[in-house]
Amino acid sequence: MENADVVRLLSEMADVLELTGGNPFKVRAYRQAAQVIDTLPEPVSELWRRGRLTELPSVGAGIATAITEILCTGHFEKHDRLVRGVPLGILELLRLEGVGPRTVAAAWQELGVQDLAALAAACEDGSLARLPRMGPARVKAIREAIARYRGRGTRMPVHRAYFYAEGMLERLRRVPGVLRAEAAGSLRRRRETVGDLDLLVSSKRPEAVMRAFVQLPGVAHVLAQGATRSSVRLDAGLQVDLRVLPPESWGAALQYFTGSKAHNIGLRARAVKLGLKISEYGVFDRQGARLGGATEEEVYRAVGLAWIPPELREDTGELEAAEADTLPALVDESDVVGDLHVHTDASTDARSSIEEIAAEADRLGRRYLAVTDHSKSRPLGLDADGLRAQIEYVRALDRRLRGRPRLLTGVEVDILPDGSLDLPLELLAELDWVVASIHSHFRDPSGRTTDRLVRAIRSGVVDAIGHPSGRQIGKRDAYPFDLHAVLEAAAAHGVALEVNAMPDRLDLTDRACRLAAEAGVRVVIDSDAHNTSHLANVRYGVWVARRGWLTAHDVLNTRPVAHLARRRREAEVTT
DNA sequence: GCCGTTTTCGGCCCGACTGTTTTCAGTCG
Repeated sequence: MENADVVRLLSEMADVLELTGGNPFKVRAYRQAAQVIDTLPEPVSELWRRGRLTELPSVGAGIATAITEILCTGHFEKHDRLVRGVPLGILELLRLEGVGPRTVAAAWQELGVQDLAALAAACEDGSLARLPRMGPARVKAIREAIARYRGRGTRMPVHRAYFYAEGMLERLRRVPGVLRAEAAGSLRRRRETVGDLDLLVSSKRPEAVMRAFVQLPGVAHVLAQGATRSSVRLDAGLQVDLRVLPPESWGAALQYFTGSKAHNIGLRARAVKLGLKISEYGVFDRQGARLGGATEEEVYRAVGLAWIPPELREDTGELEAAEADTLPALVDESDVVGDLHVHTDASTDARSSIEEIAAEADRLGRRYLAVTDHSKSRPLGLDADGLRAQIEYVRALDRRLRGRPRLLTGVEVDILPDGSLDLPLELLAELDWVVASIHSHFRDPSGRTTDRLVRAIRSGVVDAIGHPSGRQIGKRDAYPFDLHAVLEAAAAHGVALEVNAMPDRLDLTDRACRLAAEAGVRVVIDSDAHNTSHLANVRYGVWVARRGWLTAHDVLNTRPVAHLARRRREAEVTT
């Protein structure tokens, strides 16, 4: 049983309870517990084994028992019993925009609607319109929600959402009367995918902002337009919500709309304990007197906390860390001074020459660069002779470049199915930097892939494991392997794990980063650039690392190049 | 179902917008 299975059963439990008129607080309890498990940086089975389940926030005796049952039997009897009483296709209706539990329950109980097709039919034949408080506008909205749901893609990758947001914000900042305009929500938290955009504008003239907003280029539909809040859907399918606030509420609103929901609930619970109320308009005492809210710092300070970086606001311990003043000093993009995984046109799938890559890296301020083309198992990858020739070439170019940037000889060597490496060990030992990666046999059983990675780590010639889980977002899941075993081996042998910053990889994940740091494993944030434009993607790797609580200390390529060489010599002495 | 400086009962974040009403229920974030 994976965490995702537990999450699914707990979430469905919440949905069914809600649909059948269960206690709304019980609904929320299941939902919160599901959220906690979903963002847990380790297998929930591990916590269960150690008897620590109830130490998780929102997990008490009841849900701990449920999780135990799920882990041991694969089922959750209470859930199964409830789900049996509900038509198979009905929970899906809750995913429809503008359709909640009350609407679904009414359509089901009054009209016998059991699935999406039946709801669509009820829109058409007029039966839905006979439900209480159901007029023509709502029927139309539901009909459109069904159409959108049927044609809906997945969440948008964060790098794409970032560019949509920046484009809109730039235009909104030019509207007369606008003081500030920023993105909040999951984009500001730098989640790897974004469901919708939350934009905030500080202005004393909201009408002008709203008029400009609904007319922005790319707006396909206006979903709602009010005095302080409007929603649109872009041609790209992305929903964008805009809130306009007076300057004195800016910090409170930014805090509120950045979320996450779980983080805000935790924060507000603290406020309630102190007799305070936090809303998007500010912090207020019992008498309703305003105590602050112009900045986020004021909001956190009001409940005795240090300001918390948005990337940490997932209610996974950041509130406690802020209280204890033990928040990590997160790694910043400017801390990263080298790139230790780039390809050149020596790899078949790369487009730029070593010279072009080096020039762009220099322009971006990178002080060193490891040239790591593919080894011979990849089509047109380097064999031993090809690599020897490239080593000479890179060394000669390095002398000419005089440190702008320093060039390191290297390779991205394939880890073969048996865990051996694709090039002779003595040749790999000559290189400045060796990335070892899996590019085949993704469907091997977990144990075999784990052994494969561990054997590569133990080879004595590998500096880093490239894109350790092999996932490609929206395309290919991670191959199954035991992350804990790999972390243990990496820590023991001083091998780094990569955060591959290609936007469709982001591998390690944020959670894995956090586990790596806890295991004492160093991380490298690499572009895996296949052309010059990819070099700047390091930014997205830094976002992941920040979400994984990493400091510059945890990230190897924040160090000067001399540190890497020294570290390698020390490793050679000890192995 | 969770939780506790209000601690084993009685609370549980809070406000905007829409569409439906003639004061508010439902949904959303």
